[in-house]
Amino acid sequence: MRPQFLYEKNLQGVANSVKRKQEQYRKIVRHLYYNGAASIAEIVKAVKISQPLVASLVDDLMSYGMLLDKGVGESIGGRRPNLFCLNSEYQYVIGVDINLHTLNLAVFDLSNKQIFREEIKYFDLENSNDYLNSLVDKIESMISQLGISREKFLAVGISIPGLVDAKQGLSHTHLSVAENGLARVLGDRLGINVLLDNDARTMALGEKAFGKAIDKENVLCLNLSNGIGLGMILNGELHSGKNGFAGEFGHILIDPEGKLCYCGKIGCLETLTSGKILVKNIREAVDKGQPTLLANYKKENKKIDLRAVVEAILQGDQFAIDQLNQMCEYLGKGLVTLIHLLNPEMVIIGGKIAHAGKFVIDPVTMSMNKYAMSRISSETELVCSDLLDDSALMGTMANVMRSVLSLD
Amino acid sequence: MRPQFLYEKNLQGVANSVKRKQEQYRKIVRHLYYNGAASIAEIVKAVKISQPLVASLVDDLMSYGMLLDKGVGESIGGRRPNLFCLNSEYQYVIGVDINLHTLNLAVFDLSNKQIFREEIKYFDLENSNDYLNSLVDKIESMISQLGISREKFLAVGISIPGLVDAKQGLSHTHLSVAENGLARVLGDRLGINVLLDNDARTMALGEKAFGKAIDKENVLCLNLSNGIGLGMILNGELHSGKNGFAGEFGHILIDPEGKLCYCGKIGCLETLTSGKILVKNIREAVDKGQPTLLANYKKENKKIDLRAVVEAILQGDQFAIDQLNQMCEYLGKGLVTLIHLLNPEMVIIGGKIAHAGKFVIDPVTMSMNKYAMSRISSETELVCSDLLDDSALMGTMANVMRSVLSLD
DNA sequence: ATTCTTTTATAATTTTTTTTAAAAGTATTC
DNA sequence: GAATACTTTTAAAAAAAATTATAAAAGAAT
Repeated sequence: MRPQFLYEKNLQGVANSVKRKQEQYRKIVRHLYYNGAASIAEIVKAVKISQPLVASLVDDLMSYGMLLDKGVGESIGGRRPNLFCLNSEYQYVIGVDINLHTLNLAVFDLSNKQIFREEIKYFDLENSNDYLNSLVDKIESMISQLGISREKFLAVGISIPGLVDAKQGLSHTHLSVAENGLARVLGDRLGINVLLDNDARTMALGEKAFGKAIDKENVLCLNLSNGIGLGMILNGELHSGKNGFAGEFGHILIDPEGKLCYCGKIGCLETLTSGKILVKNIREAVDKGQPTLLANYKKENKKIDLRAVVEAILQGDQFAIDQLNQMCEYLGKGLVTLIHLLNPEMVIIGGKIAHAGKFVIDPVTMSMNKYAMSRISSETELVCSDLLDDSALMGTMANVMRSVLSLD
Repeated sequence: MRPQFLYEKNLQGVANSVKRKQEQYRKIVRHLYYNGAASIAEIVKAVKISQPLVASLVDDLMSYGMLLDKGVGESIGGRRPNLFCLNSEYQYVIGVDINLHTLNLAVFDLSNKQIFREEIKYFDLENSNDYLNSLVDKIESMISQLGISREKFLAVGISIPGLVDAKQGLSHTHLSVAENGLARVLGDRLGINVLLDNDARTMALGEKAFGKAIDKENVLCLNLSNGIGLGMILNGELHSGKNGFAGEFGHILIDPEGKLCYCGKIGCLETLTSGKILVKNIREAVDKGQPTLLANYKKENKKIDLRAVVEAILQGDQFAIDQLNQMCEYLGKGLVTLIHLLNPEMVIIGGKIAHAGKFVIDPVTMSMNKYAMSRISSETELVCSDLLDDSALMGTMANVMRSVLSLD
């Protein structure tokens, strides 16, 4: 059987029996992917297929090389079970995390291990065929470097900032040079299926699959870097809205008397809270002689960027902390709107600012206490991401596996 | 077979074969309920069960009296199909729409027809056992009046304002005298299963099942009466949040310099837009001698309430229209936040103010044009409800059927 | 009137499950 | 520490369920 069999859904002109068998295989693979090694008995309970049938399906998958016999496991008072697990080298997934100035690449095996990881700095995102070409080149060279045959790659998962229509595989904000849609163009050139989504949503998927949102049903993930992104898990599912435009948290109204936003509106959250503004404010203050650790950066001719600011905060820089606190007041205001509307069980802060840990969590919590109806907000936990810079990349893997292993 | 068989999910100690059969029956009933009469061939396609099996299942359901043979239907170029439909008198659903001052009761048959309907005015909602008793009395007298045996009632669906935890059957804001939870208390006393939800969410379910949200996946339903309620259909499912507190649209921040809200916060949307405020403002203006049709109400010693205001607007009363316009500006601001966050395909305005039709739609549209990013808002249709005062009641029926006929 | 479609019924086959039994342990008792 | 009773897992046989294939029925189109 071709490894791709999992991918082929809604097959037409194929007997129903074949589809049903595929679905059965998928259920088993799905359970092993999400829950790790399991015995026949455990699989039976999980997938609701009878034991003789599960045994025979597992046999099949073993003979295809997709499953491995892990030997006998611990008993709970009887015969020891035979454990089976996914052959993590049976297939691979390519993860591509596109940022404005950096490109992160990874190859995952079926145990979610990164068997390859590369961070390419100064890889500036621009809407040109040159960019597309070098993106493809980078991926191609990674593939040939690994020496894994193309058929072994289940899909390429891509995370990209801006407006994205995941269903159609379109990136509206960036790389619109890809005429037939970014997903299709890249897919055609690489000869591998491509799955696209917005960075904040990909992060949310990463958190749901591998981070703090595991087993949670209603979780909001903030991507706090230079801008503000929002990915939402609602009723256990990623919410993208009609066109994939959901999550424009940065452009909700916070201050009607505020500043003009680049989007044309007045008083958007992003005019008050964002990494960009934080850096800008601090740079201006440094120029005016504000005492802060970051002043040294300037003296040493190092760039004051968001990373530097967070570093200073972690070193206890009073001024930078104060600046962050001010932003968090506004951010909290915005979050309260979200919480009132969506009643999530958890809010996860990710992105570069998440490195600041309690220095973000505490002031945002304070702001929420002030502005939120406590009956609602007390049900919501506010935390920083564990995955941090890896969450989007991990999310691409989660997105691919979610898509491939989805039932129905 | 007992009619209640559809209701019994997650049965324990029952053979898998029985559960599977139940699921098959449910699929067929579900299709017939949602799509009306169908031939065996149509059912086969819809439920993905083979034709001989569907035929035998339909036979079974006919023998139980749940399905009726509707005779032959139109042909599309071959033998005419035998059509089957639900026996609409096989079971009934009781709908209860609790409002602050009015109680709406209905009994639905399986074709969604209201075979009984009663509007009880001046039935003021208060947190007392007296209220509970008279509620039960009203329902009981309706049942006995109809002369339908209790077993024939599939469930009671209830719509109630305020914070509701539908999963647990709890009403937090109103009727907290019901100690074990409103749903259980009423269920025990009536001897019929009770399904509870918040009024705005029930309306959303009504719109999704019977109104303008049919076939839409992401729809927001506003309940504009004295307060502001919000029910959300996201990814095709009702969104309730972790505790059922989602939808507190009235308490999102709109004006940081604004007035104190009764919730303790400053500048909530409800301090700027709500039927209550509208009426209050108009009353004050009338007292000050403002020329308006509503001034006559006062002279005639009639009460100026929301209904009167809407009537005046529909008669073209310039002042009332102007007051509504002002509110709609704020409402539009709030809606923009929703649209930016959730990217819905439609926003439906319901509640008493929905009777104003274009007098609400037009100013809100204008406000949205002003405050929203057009790329996103242009994907969202803004309409008034068709169901109007019936939407919550219809929603209770939809809620019951959704729950009973849900797969898995 | 004949051919073609579509629907329904029946028979044959396949798939899946239930049942039963065997295998391989653990826990307990003497 | 061996013997026995009890559990859990797996395998095989028997039974049931569901599907596919086929045929018949009923009407439409030509």
